[in-house]
Amino acid sequence: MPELPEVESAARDLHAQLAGQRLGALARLSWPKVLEDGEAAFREALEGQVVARVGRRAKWIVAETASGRRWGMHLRMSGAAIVRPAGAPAPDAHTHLVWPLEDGRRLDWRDVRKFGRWRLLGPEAWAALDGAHGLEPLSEAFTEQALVALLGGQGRALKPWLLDQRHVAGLGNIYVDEALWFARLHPLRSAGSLSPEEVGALHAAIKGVLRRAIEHGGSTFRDYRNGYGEIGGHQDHFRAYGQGGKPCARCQAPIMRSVVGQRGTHHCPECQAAPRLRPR
DNA sequence: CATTACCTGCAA
DNA sequence: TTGCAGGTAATG
Repeated sequence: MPELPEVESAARDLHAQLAGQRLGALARLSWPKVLEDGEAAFREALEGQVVARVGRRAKWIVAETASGRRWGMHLRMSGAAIVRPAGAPAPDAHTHLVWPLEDGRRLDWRDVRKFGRWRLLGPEAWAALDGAHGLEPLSEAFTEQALVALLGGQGRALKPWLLDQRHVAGLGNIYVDEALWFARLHPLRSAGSLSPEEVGALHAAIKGVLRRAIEHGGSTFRDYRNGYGEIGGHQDHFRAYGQGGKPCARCQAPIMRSVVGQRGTHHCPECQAAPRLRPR
């Protein structure tokens, strides 16, 4: 799943379903690499503990027990954390973790591609994770001025700059393409070359597209599921991502697909003017 | 900055 | 059979 709106949706769903619930004994671990700190450490930290809250930092779901233990879950490309009701069908072959809950439900961790990870977050690990990520784009701290300051002097192309989690946390391939489309900025523009007006447009585009995507429960084009196992709805609102060859919603010119920084990239060649210098 | 690795499934 | 997919870390 992937990006901020999907992780935020999943975290909210997990909080609603898990807060106040006691975790039972880990009942299945079919891909041990999921647990970065090892099975024993996770059993010691979580078994028998009551979940106090579930939130998000960047693309990490961060949960905490009433006893003060914290852990993070990263879904990478295809992970999903889903609370199943009592009597739900048995977990399938892609479900690598099963935590029973005291009330008969269970928390499943499903991950087809097996890139997702769980990490215990003691004070040190939490500080490292937090420090490795930049501003939360939906926080008060992410102001237009903050974005101006971050972009200043940056020579990288806009798209790879925005994908770098140390600058702005939580954007990924979908929402960078979407935000650049709304801001009418070409993905290859130099990050430090934006006018104040363009930074303002980018700032508004990032906040706007993330907020709308969360309202729609995130995007699903393949694997993403929220905390109830349901798909998102924002994929029906894409303007650029995955729209190659289709008419631009603003000017009808065909959306162009290219590769920028090894990532499939989508933009409108009419609305999002190419940079003057150093194209391509 | 580019390439490779980590994994599996699916469409071309 | 090949290439590509929402992410990120590790290497040239």
